[in-house]
This record gives sequence, C-alpha cells and structure tokens, in this order.
Amino acid sequence: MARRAQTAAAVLGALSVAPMTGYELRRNITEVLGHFWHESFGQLYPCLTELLDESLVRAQPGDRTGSHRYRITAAGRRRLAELLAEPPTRQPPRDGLLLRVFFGRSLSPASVAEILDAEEASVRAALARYADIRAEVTTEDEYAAHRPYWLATLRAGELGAAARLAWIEETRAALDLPATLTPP
Amino acid sequence: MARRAQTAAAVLGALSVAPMTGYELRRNITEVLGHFWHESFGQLYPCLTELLDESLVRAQPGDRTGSHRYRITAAGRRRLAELLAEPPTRQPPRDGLLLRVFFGRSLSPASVAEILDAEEASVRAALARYADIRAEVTTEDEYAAHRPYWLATLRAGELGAAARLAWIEETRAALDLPATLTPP
DNA sequence: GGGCACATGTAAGCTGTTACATGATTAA
DNA sequence: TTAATCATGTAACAGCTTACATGTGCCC
Repeated sequence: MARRAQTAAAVLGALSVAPMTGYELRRNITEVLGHFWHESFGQLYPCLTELLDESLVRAQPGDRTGSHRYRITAAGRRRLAELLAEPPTRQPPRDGLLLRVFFGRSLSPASVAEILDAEEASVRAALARYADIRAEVTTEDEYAAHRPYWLATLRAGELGAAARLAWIEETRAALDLPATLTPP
Repeated sequence: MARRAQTAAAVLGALSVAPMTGYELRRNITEVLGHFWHESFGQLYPCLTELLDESLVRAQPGDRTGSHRYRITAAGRRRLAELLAEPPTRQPPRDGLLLRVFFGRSLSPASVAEILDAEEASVRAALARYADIRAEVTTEDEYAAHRPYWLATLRAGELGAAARLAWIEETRAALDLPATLTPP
C-alpha cells in the first residue's frame, strides 16, 4: 500500500466518523490520530480534491463563506474498507535514541545519561496525553460504537510507553548510570 | 538534528567501530543496525564524499582495484560525539497497523483478526532475529567494549516486541476476536 | 565461461516539508 | 481595532527511493 493510499485511508477514515471541513480534518488528524499518525498537510487539500474527482467524498457548502463540509460517499466507504484491508506499509525504522545508545561508547556516560533522561521525560509526557485521551474516549458517548477500537490504539500507546520506561530503568542499571528521581 | 546529520552520525558511528568499504558499510548498516535503523543507500556514497571533503574520514586503497577502505579521523570522532549528543530527530509516527485498528469499525471482524494475525507473525519473526543477534553479540569477543551498548539496543527491541504481543492478545480479547494458536 | 559476491556510483522521478498568500469571522 | 481562529490553498525546495550502469575478482 503506497504512502499516498494511506493518506487517503486516513482522510476517508476520519470522514467515515463524521463529515467535516478540511480544516477540521487537519485538526482531528493532529489531535485524535496524533499519537500514532501524522499527515503532511501540504498533501491534505490535494488529496481531498482527488477523492472528490473519484466521487469518494462529496462537498457541501459549509457554515462560512467559501468553506466546504466534506462527506464520505457509499463508494468512499467501500474504498476505505479496501484500503484498510491491505497490509500496512511499514515505514523503515529510524530510531535516533537507539542510534545514540548503540554508539554510546563514543559518548561520555554523562551524555548517555542525559539522553536517557530526555527520553524518560518524553515518554512520561506521552503517558500524560494518553491519560487525557482515555478520559475523553471513555466519557464521550457520541462515538460509542468506535470506542473499543479507539481504546485499543490508546492501549498500544500505553503499553509501548510502559515498555520504554522499563527499558530506560534497565539500561541505566546495565550501563551503571545514575537513576534519576522518579516524579511523585 | 537534520536527517542528513543523522545519516552522517550512522556512517561515522559505524566507521568508529572498524574501518570498512562503502559496500561493507551498507551491509553492516542493514544487518547490524537494521532492527532500529535504515539508511537510504542512494545517499551513502554522497555522504562518504562529503565526509571526505570535511576530513572526517580518510580513504585508503582497499583490497581490490578501485575499492576504498574508509577510516574515521580524530576530527571525525569529535564530530561523531557532537552529533550523538544532539537531541534525536523524531520521525513523525505513521503506524499503519494502528490506523487500521482505529478505523476497525469500517472493517469486518475477520479482517481485523487477519491484521492482528499478520502483526503477530511479524513480531514473532522479529523476536527470532533478536535471538540470533543476542547469540552473536554475547559470543563475539572482538567488540566486547561495545557489548553493553549493543545489548541495550537489542533489549529495547525485545521489550518492545513483548509489549506488542501482549497488546495483540489484549486487543483480541477486547474486540471478541478468536485467539490464534500460539506456536509451541 | 558463467555466476555470484564485491564495489562504486548516478539520475529520474516521486514525495514531503515549509513557508507563504489570502481572506472571513469572532472575541477581547 | 486587533488578535486569534477558521478556512483553503500553492509553490519552491529539499530529500528519498528505485532502478540502473559499470566493472572486478573468485570459484566451479
């Protein structure tokens, strides 16, 4: 599945949940899918134009002058199901943190410790975001039918974050680095 | 840290472990760093040329006609340490698996189950590769000084894979999907 | 001699990022 | 009236992927 196709899948998927403008699409992709997905927004409007040409979405006048509210069509729903059923395109890994640890012998222990501290902070920040999302998803009733799926992706984030925290602790021990204070 | 800079870091890092030809660099990046790193090989030779221009690596004649064995210089080691000390560039997330699960309501349960099965297979394959790498790293004595760092990156892969397997099981249960037989 | 692994490179095409341009509406 | 948010786009640039081109050395 080409990268372009996955952009179309994300857009059609969002519109399958609710009709919205390009701007709302952008915001929703950032805020709702943000913890596992990123769209290049320079591609978003061109993608919508393509989907319109193929009659996979329809545009109706929006609330404001010149704004469009996009709505998925029946053909769009069929295409979405096809796209999602294709095997995912994996993006090649490029983990800057592990690159730094792998060549850690070229760094001072203090530098390695700093890198791990920064990672810990970023993982904890992610966990905090997950807690917010969880609160929202569990209280929101409008999209109850989607809830088990949305909770599943959230859970993937939570388990991944927990695994990385465990790894950080283990790695500090293995490399004889000082453990930082765990926030209360 | 720009993407280019991380390519330079990977190349300098590899050469900091042992001098090698461009071809060996390519192979080592694929085989040794492969579980967390990917280089675009169209960029590798241009990158080596740049590093030569900056005197961060030297080329000496290799074993064959026209081949070069690249060796990192003292300036190259200093640059490597600088590059590794910079905060990693995170690549924006684009997890096709989670995209599919998030919009799982647009799929049949059978399709979702298939997607999870495929993911499980791929995670188990990764675990098998990690086992091979672990055997190699622990028996190889030549690079003993690097061992704790290399084992740390390996451990990150192992813990991540375990977390994903746990997530798959949990998700099957949460979505009422059949559990597949676990291989012996 | 043929096939394979070694070895170095390039160029076309595709894709994404970034910054900018434009303007309407609303809240302070 | 000013700033922020809503809303739609585009164009230049940067970067990567893929496939190809070329040739050597070794083993059967």
